[in-house]
Amino acid sequence: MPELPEVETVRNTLKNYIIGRRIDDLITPYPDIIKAKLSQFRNCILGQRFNDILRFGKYLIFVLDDYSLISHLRMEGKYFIRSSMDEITKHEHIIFKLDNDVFLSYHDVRKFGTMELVNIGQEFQVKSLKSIGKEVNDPNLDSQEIYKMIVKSNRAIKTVLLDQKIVSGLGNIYVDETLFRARINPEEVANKLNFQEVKNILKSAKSVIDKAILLGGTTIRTYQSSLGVDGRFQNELAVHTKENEPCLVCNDTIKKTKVGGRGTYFCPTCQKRKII
DNA sequence: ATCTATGCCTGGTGGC
DNA sequence: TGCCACCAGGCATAGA
Repeated sequence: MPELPEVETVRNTLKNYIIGRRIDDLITPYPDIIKAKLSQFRNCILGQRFNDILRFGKYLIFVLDDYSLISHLRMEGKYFIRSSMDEITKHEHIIFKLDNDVFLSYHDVRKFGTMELVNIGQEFQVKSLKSIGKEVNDPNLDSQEIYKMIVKSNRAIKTVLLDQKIVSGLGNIYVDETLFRARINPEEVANKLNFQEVKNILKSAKSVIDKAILLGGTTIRTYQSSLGVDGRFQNELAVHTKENEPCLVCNDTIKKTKVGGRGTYFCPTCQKRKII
């Protein structure tokens, strides 16, 4: 599941291939990815150039001449650069033909990903980005401000950290890793945390995310290394996917549970619940 | 206002 | 081997 570091890696990789290129054609084997009428989307996008790629949280923003294409990869979305489209494989849904006869192809096994076109400058008017929180690795993140939001909640801290309205960029993998490093139990009720603990969580989150970006993200479900998602952070994982393995810190056995419906890995010794 | 449940999807897995 | 129920999960939306 692409989280902030994976999306950042995709952004950096794609930049080398598509910046300055014009979209000459659009092939849409599965147009439902696009959150608008296909004919309108097509009319708008043909002839536009890719001028930049931005990212906010887990959202990719392709900056065109007159529009921004907002793309979310959700669970399994991937972009490939292809030199020919003689065969369109099963999970390729949206394909942009560029003016150098190269193709930018969006691939998504579960079809959860979305694409949305907005007028340039209107990116933060769309609902999903309108209410999104600051990025978790933003050096100017105000921990007081986040603390105020967190302690208003009765939800589990893990659930709160996955809520992109509080902070953006964390997904299931990096939340588990963050809470392990901060020594906080994922089921801890958010309003039981004190400021220092919240500060520690944010500090851990930033260091986890920064390191993951440096290593090109995490590759867990590998088919083959697809463009931009063959990271190396999986070697740094301390708890996520480590059920029944010894904790690197205390040697206790890593447990797997469910928190807010999500598979959750933690060390019962390092991440004890606070006494209520 | 907050929070929870459901739907969107397909491939992989485990039971029979 | 084949069939099938079930699970994984980010986010929008409906409902409590």
